[in-house]
Amino acid sequence: MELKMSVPRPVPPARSTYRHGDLRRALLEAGVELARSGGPEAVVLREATRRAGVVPNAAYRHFASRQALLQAVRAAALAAVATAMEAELAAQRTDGDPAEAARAAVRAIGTGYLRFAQTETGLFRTAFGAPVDVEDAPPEAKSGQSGLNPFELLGAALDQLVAAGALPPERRPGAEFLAWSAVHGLALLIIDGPLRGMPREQTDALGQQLLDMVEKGL
Amino acid sequence: MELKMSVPRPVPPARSTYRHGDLRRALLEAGVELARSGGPEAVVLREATRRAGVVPNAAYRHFASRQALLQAVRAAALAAVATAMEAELAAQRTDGDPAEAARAAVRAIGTGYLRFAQTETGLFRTAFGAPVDVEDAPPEAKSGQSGLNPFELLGAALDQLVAAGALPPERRPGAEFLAWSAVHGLALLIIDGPLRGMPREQTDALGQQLLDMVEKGL
DNA sequence: TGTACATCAGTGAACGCGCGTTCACTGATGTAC
DNA sequence: TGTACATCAGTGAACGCGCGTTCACTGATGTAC
Repeated sequence: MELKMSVPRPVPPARSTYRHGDLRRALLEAGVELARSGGPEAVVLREATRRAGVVPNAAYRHFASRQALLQAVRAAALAAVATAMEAELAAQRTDGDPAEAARAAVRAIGTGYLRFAQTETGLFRTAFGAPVDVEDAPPEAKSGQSGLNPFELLGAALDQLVAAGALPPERRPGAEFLAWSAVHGLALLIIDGPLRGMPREQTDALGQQLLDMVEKGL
Repeated sequence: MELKMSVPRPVPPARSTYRHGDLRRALLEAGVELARSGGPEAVVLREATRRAGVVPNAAYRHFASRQALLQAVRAAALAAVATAMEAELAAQRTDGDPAEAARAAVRAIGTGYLRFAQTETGLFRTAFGAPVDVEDAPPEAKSGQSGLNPFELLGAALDQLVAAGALPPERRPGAEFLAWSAVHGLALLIIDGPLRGMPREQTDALGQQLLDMVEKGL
């Protein structure tokens, strides 16, 4: 009962040269596009080569295996999350009170994370989803313009909180795991879990409630 | 570079009768076993029939499709989570103070959830993992001896908290989503995420910290 | 500036894989008379 | 109590699928002399 939808495929670029020019990049971009619309399982090597207008095995000049391509896509997805967080952070107005500013920063981090999960679900699942293979290491992706990954961005915001005196230093260790847990969990309940399909305003409200809880609870 | 490990297969039961007797149950149990050791993707119809000592298409007498089998396995996994929570709940001593008892109940729920995630990772991922197909409905699984699913168990504990005066009633709505988010997120960071491989005492400590945060933050 | 040659990006053809699923069947069971 | 027959659980054989990956190749590039 599997519907076979014949999506109109992007016409392969009809290369005139024998060499592609920048195949590695093209494959990576195709991979990211696949991940964007279908999550990590959708990153299919053959499809990436099709989109790049190249024969399947050509990929092996640039990636050792499908896993290697997926790894690169994962890193890119992680960078995208970081960028989204930084954007949210930048949108924050830093008025006077440093404690207030620090709290706002933490909230921005969380909000950016949740927003990304909802608007770029495929990439989000690619960045943070279960590793397909047990033995694939997490991608070492410094990312975003700050060069920090999402986890480090959160850490920085929490440090800011401590510096502003809004979080007792003895509560700092491990705090990123607690905050991350809460936000990550909500993101998954929304995109994959029982909250799927809940209207955006409601999930946003829930997100704010959650951030309240974290703020108070830390 | 894929290792092909030849796991010693459980010898099929060598049926003497033509009829199997209880194939549906056998397939379900095989499916659960597969999920236990490999998560939802490991629930492979052909493998289940192999283990039941039956030809592949025999499965179709009892399940309309692989999806249907997986759905049944999911329901069983959900029931197992509920049972684990109830066990943790039962282990709690109910001394005098009802507020204290209610708090202990909530913690027990959370602890049971986290413990299950760590000891039965495959089943946990099957119960709560991303749906393979967009259109598969969540399994309607009343479960455990109480007949409540994990979500309902949490709800009941929170109600108890309100009844004991330990949680203002106006904070009650949506509280299960917040608490669940936190615990669910931590579970995933531990089993799939950056906390993978962290020693058990540390994850347990983190779990308790997290429950502190939830308790205070709600 | 011109030619020889090493380099290596992309081609063409083919594999084996295990999966879910369909078809037409056969054998055992239990029910109606 | 005995027989005919409908029911339906399990069999046997086969499909098409798209995937990742390997092999031996060919064509364009750029570098050394």
